[in-house]
Amino acid sequence: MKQANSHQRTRHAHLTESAEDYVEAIADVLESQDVCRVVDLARIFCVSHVTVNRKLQRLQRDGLIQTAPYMPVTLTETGAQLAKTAKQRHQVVYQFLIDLGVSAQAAEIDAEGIEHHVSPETLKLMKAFSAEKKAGSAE
Amino acid sequence: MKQANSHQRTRHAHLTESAEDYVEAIADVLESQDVCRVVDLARIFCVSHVTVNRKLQRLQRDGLIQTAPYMPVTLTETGAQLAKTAKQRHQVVYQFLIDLGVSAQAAEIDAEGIEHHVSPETLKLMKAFSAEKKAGSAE
DNA sequence: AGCAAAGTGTAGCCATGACTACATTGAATA
DNA sequence: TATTCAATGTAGTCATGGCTACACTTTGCT
Repeated sequence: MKQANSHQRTRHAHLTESAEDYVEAIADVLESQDVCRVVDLARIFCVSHVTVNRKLQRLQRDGLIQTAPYMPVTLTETGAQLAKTAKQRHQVVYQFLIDLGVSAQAAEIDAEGIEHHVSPETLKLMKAFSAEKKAGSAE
Repeated sequence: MKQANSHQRTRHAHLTESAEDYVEAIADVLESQDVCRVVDLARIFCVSHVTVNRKLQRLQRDGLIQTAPYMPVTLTETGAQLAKTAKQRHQVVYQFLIDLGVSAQAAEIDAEGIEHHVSPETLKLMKAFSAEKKAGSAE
């Protein structure tokens, strides 16, 4: 039977996942070009620049990014750290789905939704699964 | 690189998942007792009865449930159908996590968050994984 | 220099999800 | 029957995430 706790945790995951998605996207952009701008994020998330703008205000308020009017966006130490762990988690989930046999296209979409709901325990097992798969194919 | 599309789909999943969670919970309650009331749902989701109430109004508006002031909640045909598929999906994901080696406790929480983000393709592969596991253990 | 276009910012709107505080209904029991 | 208490409903507030419309900077180009 469903435990109350699971719903609370799922809700909490929803609160953090948006922030993770953003810092992850910002990190991505900063890897492929010198600066990250509002339009880049608006394009990535398929939302208006207004939505991005307001989200960035909250991220700055929460100490994850640094920006100023009409200036590019950069990650703070905290933000960069969060982006890093989020990205690693994303990569593990994605690779796991691939190793399970999921197509690259579906894996990308599913990983995006799933990554924020995976416990450390499950993540470890996903990693192990991929490692085993790799070892098996190398035989 | 992250595709715009994946974020859109994830957003869409968030819209539907809340409704699925509710009809699923209602179906659960109706299986264990004769009627489903607001307090039952409030307890399950760990939210105030007000939150439940407003959500139920929207579910009724969307044709998933049937209710009236001070009366219990029932599922419409559509709602019952949605609950059924959501529940099956939940079960598949949960069993898959168990077969992967995840503890029952973590599996319950993770399944709750993951189930709404699993594509039909991935779901099929999860089912296959569990089936294989079962066949293997029966040897 | 000056203008046009792209990028940002702000105002104000809507939906959802969550809450507290207060009002009302219904049912059980004294 | 009357009262009390649990269950519901309603009002009003806040945060988040979306949007359009409009204003203001930057920047590039003539």
